[in-house]
Amino acid sequence: MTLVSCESEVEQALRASGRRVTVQRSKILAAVRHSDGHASADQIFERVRIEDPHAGISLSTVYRTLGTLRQMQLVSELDSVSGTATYERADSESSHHHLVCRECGEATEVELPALGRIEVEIEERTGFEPDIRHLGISGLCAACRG
Amino acid sequence: MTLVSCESEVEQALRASGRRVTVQRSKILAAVRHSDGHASADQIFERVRIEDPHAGISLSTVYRTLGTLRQMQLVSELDSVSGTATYERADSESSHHHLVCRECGEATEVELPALGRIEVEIEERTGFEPDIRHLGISGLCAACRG
DNA sequence: TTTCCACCTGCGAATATTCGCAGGAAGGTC
DNA sequence: GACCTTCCTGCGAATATTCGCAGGTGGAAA
Repeated sequence: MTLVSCESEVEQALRASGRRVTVQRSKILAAVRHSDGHASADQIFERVRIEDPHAGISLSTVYRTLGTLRQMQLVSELDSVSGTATYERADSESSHHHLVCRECGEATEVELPALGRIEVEIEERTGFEPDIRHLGISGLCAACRG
Repeated sequence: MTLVSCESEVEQALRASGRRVTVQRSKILAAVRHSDGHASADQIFERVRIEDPHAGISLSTVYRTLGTLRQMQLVSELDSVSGTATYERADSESSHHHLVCRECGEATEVELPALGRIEVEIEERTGFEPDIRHLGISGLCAACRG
């Protein structure tokens, strides 16, 4: 039995796409995995430093790694009204959508299975492969409509 | 006949929501109106300065005004991959959606009438009033899927 | 027209995020 | 294990965007 069998799915995905599995990426991934809900780049950065003060990871790398993971659809980014983006795991099982209020900035989650049909429609009409899972929709929440 | 009849819809909307019609807002509005397609905050700022070098408008005000207009749903913001947001007029007639490629950053427009039903569904289920028009959907464009 | 107050603006500073470059490390190959 | 190529990282600088505050101005009321 080799150590390879212990590799996480994410690490396999990294290798599969020709990218490298680095110490920094592993730590950042762990931090994202252990953050429940949405975390900002800075919060993820702090979490990494707390769990391993000697890690010596830079904020740039956090941003870059999150960008990479987003391209791979392993995390999704949510732009908040406050001017700070947040990130969360994007596992294929948990498909949900975000409703972001343009007034108060509150973000709630909903599942919209009907979007699946839209996904197919877009793909057939344009050849564009949309990432419908984890879509962010802005609008006005019930409280702010009052 | 009063000068009031010359007011644009946008100015009326500003007043209606208790906001003020200021010189700066008018000029920024004009710049957005005359920019065909997507323009960044900085481009809008430059356009204002070119049309009126003595305007003395600050970039902060451009950002703030765009934020206000976005809240009023008079302009929509599109986050590009390049790290610079762009803005466009959001008139109620032209409802279209953006497909933004996460690989090359290219943004194309499509009309997706089916999203109207989703809009209703969200509103009925959650009380959230989504701004489905001008929604941005990320994914992979036909060219980058190769 | 004058007054008055809340809203708006400009400015500079604070944040958030991206970029460029020189050095470091992953992982394939021998 | 040594080597080599390419990708990745850290750092500091450049950009993008937001904030706080003191002063300016729109527009309602007197």
